[in-house]
Amino acid sequence: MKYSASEENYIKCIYHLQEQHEQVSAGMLAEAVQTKAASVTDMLKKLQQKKTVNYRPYQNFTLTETGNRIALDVIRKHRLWEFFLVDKLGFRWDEVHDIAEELEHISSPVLIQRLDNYLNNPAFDPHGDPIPDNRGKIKIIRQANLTELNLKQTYSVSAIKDQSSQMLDLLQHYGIQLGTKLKVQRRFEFDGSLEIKIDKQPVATLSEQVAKNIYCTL
Amino acid sequence: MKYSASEENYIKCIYHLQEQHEQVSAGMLAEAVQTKAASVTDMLKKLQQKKTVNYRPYQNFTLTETGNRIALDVIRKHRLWEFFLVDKLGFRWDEVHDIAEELEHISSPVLIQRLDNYLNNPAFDPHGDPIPDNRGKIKIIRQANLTELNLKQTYSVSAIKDQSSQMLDLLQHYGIQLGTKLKVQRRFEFDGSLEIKIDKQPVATLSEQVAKNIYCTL
DNA sequence: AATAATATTTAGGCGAACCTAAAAATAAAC
DNA sequence: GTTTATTTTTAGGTTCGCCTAAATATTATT
Repeated sequence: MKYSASEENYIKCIYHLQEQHEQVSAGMLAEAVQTKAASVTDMLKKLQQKKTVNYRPYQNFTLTETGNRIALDVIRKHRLWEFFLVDKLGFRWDEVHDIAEELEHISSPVLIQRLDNYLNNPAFDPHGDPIPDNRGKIKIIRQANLTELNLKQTYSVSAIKDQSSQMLDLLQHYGIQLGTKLKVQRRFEFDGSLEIKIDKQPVATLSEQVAKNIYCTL
Repeated sequence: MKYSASEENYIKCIYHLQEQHEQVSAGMLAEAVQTKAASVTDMLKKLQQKKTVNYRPYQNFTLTETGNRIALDVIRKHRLWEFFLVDKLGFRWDEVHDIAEELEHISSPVLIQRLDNYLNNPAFDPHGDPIPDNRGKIKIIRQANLTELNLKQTYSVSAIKDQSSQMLDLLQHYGIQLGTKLKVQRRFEFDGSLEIKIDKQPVATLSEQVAKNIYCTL
């Protein structure tokens, strides 16, 4: 079965919403795909006919197994292209999202397979998000938020949630990137800020707001 | 001004038709974009409003200066992606056209500029067609068809017109690719076939039909 | 449990890009 | 220079993805 770029987008967004919420509603999806609720209803009816979504009017909905597979395929393409853009073309991670958003809808399985090989089958994209393999399998790594780590133990940065240029800026200032080894020295109860030690660098303090966006492998 | 993928396609096709014919008609364009004449009329009116085409009802038409510029931009993207697919991902030239047809409509100037640099600013694509630079300038090489070359003089293959897999097959069999040095030993008047010598390989005979598709630098 | 607030769907419309069939203009043939 | 043949345009219709406004269902409040 063939899916338009627009359909793929809806499917991808439902997938991401399901990652974060128990229930997914039409309103949430409208917000996610930047459209109006009425348009979402139209699309849900279409996707239901294609059996990519389990949907009954006025109810919350879920992806079917095939819907899930399609979502993982789009996400795979998106993240492989992001990896390519950063690793081969030298983009910063905060520049690649919109371009990958277009590239992810190029419909050539053999292209993606070759791209994957060319990039040496990366398991994670430049933001630390896992790249599904060609069977839709995702490599899980146990990871925890900076705010939940044991004190005085060394961890490795594995993912960044906020991918804005402002965040990139801040991380660069502190010398933090994916793979950076760090240790939380102490946590201030007052504002939740953390004192961290990175490699041989001097001690730094991160606000809770920043810390909440950083994940480390366990 | 923004152009849809469909508009870009029409513009690109008009450009290519202008390369090969003095006059371009609606019927030719319909054939080229694989659509019906009525659709072409619709599009021509739209493109005229956008001032990318000089068009008067029932008359032949041409690209305006801006139309030309847009065509060169799309062609640049197409050929850079083809180069990428062959050079980096290892595709054969007869596999890349359809994929490049999709990739050429990705609308990020910075992406194309970086891709260009990554590929070392190639001046010709894998079929020997010139790649416009970011100002729309094309590197011209003087070239002639195999059937028109002086006898017993060595030339270098610079382009192949027919890009089918059958042609690729045949060329591979004869050991001919872009850059191959060859010499035409003699020409048979009867059927126009050519006896050619390639490097240290034994003499081969090419039909006129094949020879017509091979170009060499002068 | 009835009413008010919120979320979702229906109904009707719009623009893009295509289509077919009929009409009109141009080009060719006599 | 008519008439015929061909090409092109117009007219009207389709699908896709979106929209607004109105109707309806669900959920929350009292």
